[in-house]
Amino acid sequence: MSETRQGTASREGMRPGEGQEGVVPDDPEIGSTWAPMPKSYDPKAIEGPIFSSWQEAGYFERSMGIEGKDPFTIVIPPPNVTGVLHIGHALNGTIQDILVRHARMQGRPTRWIVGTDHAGIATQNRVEKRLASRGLTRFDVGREKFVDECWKWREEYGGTIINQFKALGCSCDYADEKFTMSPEYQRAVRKVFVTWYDDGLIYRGHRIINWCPRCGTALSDAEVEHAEQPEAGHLWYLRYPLKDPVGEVTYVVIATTRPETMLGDVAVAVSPTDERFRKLVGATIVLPVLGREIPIIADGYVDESFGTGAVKITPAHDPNDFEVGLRHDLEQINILNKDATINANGGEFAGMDRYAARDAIVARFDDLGLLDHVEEHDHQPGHCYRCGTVIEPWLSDQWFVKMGPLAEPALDVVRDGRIKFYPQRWDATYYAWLENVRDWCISRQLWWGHRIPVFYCDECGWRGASEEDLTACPACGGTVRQDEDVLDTWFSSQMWPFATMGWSGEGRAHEELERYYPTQVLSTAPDILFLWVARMVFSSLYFMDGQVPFESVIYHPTVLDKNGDRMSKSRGNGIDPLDLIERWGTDAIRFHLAKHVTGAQSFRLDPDRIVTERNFITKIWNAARFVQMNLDGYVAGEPLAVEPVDRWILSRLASLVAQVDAQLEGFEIADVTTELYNFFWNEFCDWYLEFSKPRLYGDDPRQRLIAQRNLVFVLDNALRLLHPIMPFVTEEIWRSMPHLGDAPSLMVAAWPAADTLASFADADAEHAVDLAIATIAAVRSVRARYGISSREPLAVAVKAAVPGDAALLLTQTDLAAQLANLVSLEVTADAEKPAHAIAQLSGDIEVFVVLGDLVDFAAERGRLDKEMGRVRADLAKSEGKLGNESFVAKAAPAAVDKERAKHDELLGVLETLGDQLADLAE
RNA sequence: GGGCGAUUAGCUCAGGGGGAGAGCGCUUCCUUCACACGGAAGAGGUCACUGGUUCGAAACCAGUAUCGCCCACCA
Repeated sequence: MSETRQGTASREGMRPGEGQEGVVPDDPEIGSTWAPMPKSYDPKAIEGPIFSSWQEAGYFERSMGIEGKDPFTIVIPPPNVTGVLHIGHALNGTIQDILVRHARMQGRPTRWIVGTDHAGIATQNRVEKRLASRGLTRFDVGREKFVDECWKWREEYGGTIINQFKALGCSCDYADEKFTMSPEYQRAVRKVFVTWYDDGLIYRGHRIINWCPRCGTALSDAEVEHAEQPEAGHLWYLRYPLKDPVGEVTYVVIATTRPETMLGDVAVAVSPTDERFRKLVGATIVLPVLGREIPIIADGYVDESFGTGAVKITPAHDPNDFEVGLRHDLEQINILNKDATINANGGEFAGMDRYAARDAIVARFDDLGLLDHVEEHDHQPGHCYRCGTVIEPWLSDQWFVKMGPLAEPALDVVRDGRIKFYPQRWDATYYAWLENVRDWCISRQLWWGHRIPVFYCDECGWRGASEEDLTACPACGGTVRQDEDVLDTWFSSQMWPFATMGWSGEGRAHEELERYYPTQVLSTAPDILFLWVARMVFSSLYFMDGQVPFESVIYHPTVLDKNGDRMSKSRGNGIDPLDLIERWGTDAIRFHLAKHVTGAQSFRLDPDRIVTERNFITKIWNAARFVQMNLDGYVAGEPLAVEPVDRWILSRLASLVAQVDAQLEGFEIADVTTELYNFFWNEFCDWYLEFSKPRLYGDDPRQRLIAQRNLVFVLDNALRLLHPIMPFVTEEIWRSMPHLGDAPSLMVAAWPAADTLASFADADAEHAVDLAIATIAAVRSVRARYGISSREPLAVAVKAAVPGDAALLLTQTDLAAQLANLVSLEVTADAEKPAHAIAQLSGDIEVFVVLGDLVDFAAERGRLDKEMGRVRADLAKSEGKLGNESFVAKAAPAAVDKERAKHDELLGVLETLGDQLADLAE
């Protein structure tokens, strides 16, 4: 299967000089004659069939690659089964696919593991909503049937997002799709849980957690979001009367943002160093409304300068108060039900919603004359990251993971570079979080998820975690029951990199893991750095024999709308990647997105601007069409580095490949796009194609073949380089064109080899062509200035004074003359300006264009004056520098030399311009 | 309250201790047989502000301003 296929691709030769001279590739699949290409590229007609052909050929499945090459493995951040593709997925999918396709073409054993996350809360919410439409709640159908409903939901909708990744062209291993609730995955989750439980890292705790009243579950700290903007709220100042006056004092004023929690108050705390309250410590307060007697205590937690300096203490509903309560051995009075209505402890307020109770209690204080005053106060309460409901700090029994022992090693591997973050600045964020992280609350009061594998014996009180379901108590044989809660979805996500590779609980002892673990790269949005990335790191270190889960992490930018606003459902400003694909084609979107992978925090996406990439694709398409239209008489074979122009483009190609390799190595994806764009458009199309025309249309068969060979070769290589970013159009063109090697598809063709191409490096040829280009540009400039049609032939002389330049340029005169439409082109080191000519400086050469009586002396003088002004300014700056003793003494010698050279050059330019001006004087 | 990022051409953004870049837009010319989704020639910028380091700063450092992201138990 894929071994043969990949092996084939790997043996394919790209090396100059060892090809198949004189043989036309004959592939029955694509035909030995090249069907004419239509005039423009139609993504809609082409993407589907190409994708299917890749899939049928099995290219997406894990590839064995070439013996001795390092494997390349990526795990996709598993999208929620409930998800639909959003622009962030599209960006991340593009990044990963670029890296995977690149590695595959390099012949590395490659695999991109794909799958979905069961997404506990998100999925449960969807299914509950569906039940609600039938007038049912999950409690009506019961746990077992509800979970069935979730599976059914997954059957129906779980494939949606995966298919959308296919539309993006992502080359994942779809044949081996993973799911975080599959049986194997469930075993892995239980293994992890039981191990940590037995190792004392998982414990049951009675403490304040974040409670979402709408979802009815606890959340971890990382799942609580704070609003972008502080929300307008109030600070209520309430009077708490003393049981017995202390001196003149009859009450204490406390400030609170949540008056309803007074129902759970068990003390008032003041700072031990606060003189104002010194005499009150130990006194008793009669809690209004309820009449409960509570003490005034002193605790260092209180900040004298905030509010009134006195704080109500509600241990069951505030994490700080909880701590204070422990220190002072205070009662914990829970006043809320699971749905955030007031419970029986709230007396007459019982049954009211928390906010209704808030209003009612404030009103009651007002009636009693105990509402001191109210202030406006902005605050940022936590919100559920799934449904947006305001979180309630709530005292309950939950399962926790002890973070201390896990955090340390996870910090080390980033500190010592075993994992590298791109951009590196994310290190600091990662450190800050892990250094201060609190224990991880992992139990969720949901039904859809991994049920916590802890069993309780009600008869003897035994409790334990078990990988297998227990039917009888191991201690007394009595009946056991399993914990009702499920695990945090992120608890199962943390083992994604190894649980998807057949992990059995025995570290790396598994064929696949030994070969492919750790993965090479993880690409993700920075917003799940804590929720996911950090947790994968510590769990991998723990369970995979101290191995990191990945070597590099790419944190990609956030995609904003064209106005710079975050996309969100509520704003309605989301950009649907499928709409973009429909409008512009997949390749254009991918190239556009890739162009913005810069390491920046975010970028703005304006769909209209994708026109740039669409145009680029058209350019590529038509360049290929041009090559194809000129293949008459083509004989396949290696490139022919014969003329300077050939040596030039091959030399440019060699340096391009080296550059792109280096940039991909550092995940500088935006730079890759720029590099490829510039090469293809500004070098290959603008110049090499134009240089080729006279040779293709001329009557020298040798020249024609040379041009054909090199056009085919450079195009072939350019398509290979572009393929990871724009897989569809490159594949389509590649299949319609001759190319070296016998790979059946560009997707599995060999990546251009920088080391072998390096033999094409040719500084002389590059310089010779630069001179030709300078000549042509000068003539065009003169033509434009004088409105002379390019059809009108001109006579030109060039003075190439730099030693060697004249000889180099002389090798190029035919081409230059043809491209600039010249009747004559004379090149010497000391040419004199012919009569009735315009002198045009272009780089190091002076180009004399004979214009006859067209010459506009006044205009030329004006132009030269302006030009000389610019040069004089530069010269003055340069002279200033060189006249500065410190510069000459302290600057790097190379910088001084360079400045001197520049100075001399400017002087020369000024002199030349002066001569030109003098010549125009009459 | 703390941390991080951004501020460069009209717009969107690269770049980065020693002669300011791209795309789009704009001006002029060209429908020449790859491409008008194109070609050619041009115009356009005190690189946010203030200090500092340096022979030299748009780049490095500090501060300021504006915008943005993240973290945080000030009731």
